[in-house]
Amino acid sequence: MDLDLRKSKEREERKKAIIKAAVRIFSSKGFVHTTVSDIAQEAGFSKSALYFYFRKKEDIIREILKSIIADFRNLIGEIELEDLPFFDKIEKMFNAILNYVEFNKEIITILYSEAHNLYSSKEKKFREFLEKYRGFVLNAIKTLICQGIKDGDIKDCDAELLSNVLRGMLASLVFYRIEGGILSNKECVEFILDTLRKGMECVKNNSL
Amino acid sequence: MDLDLRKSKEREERKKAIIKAAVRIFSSKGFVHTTVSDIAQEAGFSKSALYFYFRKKEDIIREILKSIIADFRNLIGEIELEDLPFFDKIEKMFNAILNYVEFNKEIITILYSEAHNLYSSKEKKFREFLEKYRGFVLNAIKTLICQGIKDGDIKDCDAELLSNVLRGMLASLVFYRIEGGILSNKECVEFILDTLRKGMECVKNNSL
DNA sequence: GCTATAATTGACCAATTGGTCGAAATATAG
DNA sequence: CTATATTTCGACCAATTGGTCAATTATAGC
Repeated sequence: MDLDLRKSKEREERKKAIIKAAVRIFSSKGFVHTTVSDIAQEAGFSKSALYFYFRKKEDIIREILKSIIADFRNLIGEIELEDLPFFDKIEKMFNAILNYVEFNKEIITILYSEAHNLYSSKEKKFREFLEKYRGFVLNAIKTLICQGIKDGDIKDCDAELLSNVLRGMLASLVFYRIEGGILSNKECVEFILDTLRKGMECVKNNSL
Repeated sequence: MDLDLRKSKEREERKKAIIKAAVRIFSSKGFVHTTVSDIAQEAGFSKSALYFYFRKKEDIIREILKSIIADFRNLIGEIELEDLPFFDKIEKMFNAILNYVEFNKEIITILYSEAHNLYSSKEKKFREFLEKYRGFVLNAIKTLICQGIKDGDIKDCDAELLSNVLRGMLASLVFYRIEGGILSNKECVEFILDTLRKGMECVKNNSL
């Protein structure tokens, strides 16, 4: 029926509104210190109403984190497949992520503060979920590096270490962005990657 | 009197024992999810006994964080004063911190998970305390960079950005160490800094 | 209207937990 | 062995909060 469709859409809308409210609160107070009532108030519902849409408090943040992962997967997934030299892919990836960060600061704040809190839940499943997430970007980078070495884009090195370093550099830019650094994303990425390229003795070939 | 001295020493000992226990628990469960009873049990006391040594739960972690800051201050402070070129100072600093990390993994775990949790307390003072801490290493690095630029050790660049990047790289090594990477601290630091040096077109002059 | 279903709510429960307090235990001193 | 000070503890309190539920209200079809 047409009605059921509209209804389920409305329900979905309200769920999204709640999540938006939750994002605001979580990013400012952190998961543990946010009460369900906080979220309810921010969303303009009663606490009980929230429990009509979510079975548990955890389900809310889980949905948020899930969507972040999905976003990242989309951002990164495409790039991995492209036929570009190593540094160009990395550059694209960094730019994509930083662009995302710029327009999703609250979400990123949640990500960074909760990813460490593997213990916020007594539920094993949630912990596993977080663990899975944690290695996500790191793995993507590592894959690119291994590919890059194989392709001869960069010279042989410890992929484990280098991927950590690259992620660290990316994280530093994320911080820089969130804390309100004045340089643009592009400038930052360029600075970092040009330095790295030179440091690793890779010639820049303008295929971008 | 000799007695009072001994007593206050014993008391200090017991306080330290409690803190050690707290470090263990905090690093594995995080501050918020650690109950005072947990710590008491781990330390072999009753909960009430803990409150004889600490006025509040927060005081415990505050003491822990304070001691970390003190440690870092010591590690870094000395190096800042030395008369060495930029990259050598950075190298010393990285090595010192990584060495510290290697033998204080639990403490570092606490640091990394709680530093984000600026909201774990309703107390303004505690938040301020954490904020102050947060910029600590970053500031030290920034100082070194500005000095390095002035001395002509490195060419002019955005100190804000570069300090962020360096901290990010340091953090990546910390992670690498904690997660059990196989390369030694020295190897990691050398790899990173050699690359960076080359990238920034700085000749290595072996003054170390 | 009347009925059924979906949505919303306030009141309430049960568990957790930081922190208190007075009593008990233990050590110390004279 | 008694008096005093220190340390430890068990019992308890008060506040918070995730989650439940019966009751109420809005919505739509007949």
